[in-house]
Amino acid sequence: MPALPAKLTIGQTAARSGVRTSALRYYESLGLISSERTAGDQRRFTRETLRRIAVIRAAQLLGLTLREIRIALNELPEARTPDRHDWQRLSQTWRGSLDRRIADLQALRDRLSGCIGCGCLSLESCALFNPADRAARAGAGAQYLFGDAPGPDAERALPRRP
Amino acid sequence: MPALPAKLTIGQTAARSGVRTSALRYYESLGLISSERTAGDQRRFTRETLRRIAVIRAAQLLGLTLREIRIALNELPEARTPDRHDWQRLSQTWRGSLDRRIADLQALRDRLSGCIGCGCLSLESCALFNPADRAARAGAGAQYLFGDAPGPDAERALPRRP
DNA sequence: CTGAAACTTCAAGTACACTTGAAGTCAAGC
DNA sequence: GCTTGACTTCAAGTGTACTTGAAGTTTCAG
Repeated sequence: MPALPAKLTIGQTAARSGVRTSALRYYESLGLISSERTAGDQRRFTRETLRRIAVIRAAQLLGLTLREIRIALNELPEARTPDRHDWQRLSQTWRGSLDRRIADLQALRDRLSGCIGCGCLSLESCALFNPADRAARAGAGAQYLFGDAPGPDAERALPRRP
Repeated sequence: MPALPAKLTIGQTAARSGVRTSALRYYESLGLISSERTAGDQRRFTRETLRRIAVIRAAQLLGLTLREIRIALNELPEARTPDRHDWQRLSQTWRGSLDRRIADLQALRDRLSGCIGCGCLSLESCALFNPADRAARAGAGAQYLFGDAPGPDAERALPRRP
């Protein structure tokens, strides 16, 4: 197995990132990654792209859409691959939403634990269904576990999962 | 505001659950909820359905697809609305995946924290990109943060997010 | 130089979770 | 009894994130 060349074909990039070539082309079409082209118009990615892809996958895991990720990456000066400083800022931001997401899931777990005890036979007495808990938010995805009750018989849009 | 009637129209159910009527019809078409019909063929939901809907939303929050949720609910004897015992089993199962999901996110957060210190300039030295961490799974969604490196230049399917 | 594997584009397809719209029917208050 | 808002079905549309397939081109090991 030879050392990694400076420029990677899309297939090599796919193999090393665990992301399919079709997904890489899709990411490029969305402006999440970029490539140089050979004389024969084939893509060549730099190793930096591997980091960028890993950042993208990590961000997806946090519940961000590709659009949101692109915006986050493009907010970096000159839309470059994050350097040490940028990456620190990015990881701190994402750590924040990660913390929030974890806290929300823990809250849900705790409510669920209460329900394991109570059996949840009563819609009114169970914490999981208690209106006081209805606005329990779910981190980056910005989901409501249970919507607020709006005016009678009115429909309300729920934020969608990405 | 009068007391809740025994049978709820789809609009009342939507208002009280925070789920749109179109979503409720969709859920019913998937067999997640059921209803009686009036002489004029309009749906009437029981209050139990409100609990069932809340269970569905909670399960979605855990990352389950509607298909998976339907299967979980249908595994209950006679596909009935969960009673105390069923609900305890269900919430314990889901608590398990919730625990796993939280643990995975915490692991990701810890790796991210390490990277905040290191600046992640080196793809090789950073824990986030270290092959040893590549199989870090992500709970119910069964996602890989970074895929294993397969044979050279081979493509590999990644599990998709729902 | 050649042949196979890897690459190219582009359009269309897939899966999920809904929403929207058209065209028509039902329920309830006045 | 009539009007109005809520309901009905069904087909088609939306948004996200890709994947697949066709038809053709490039790269590179031998």
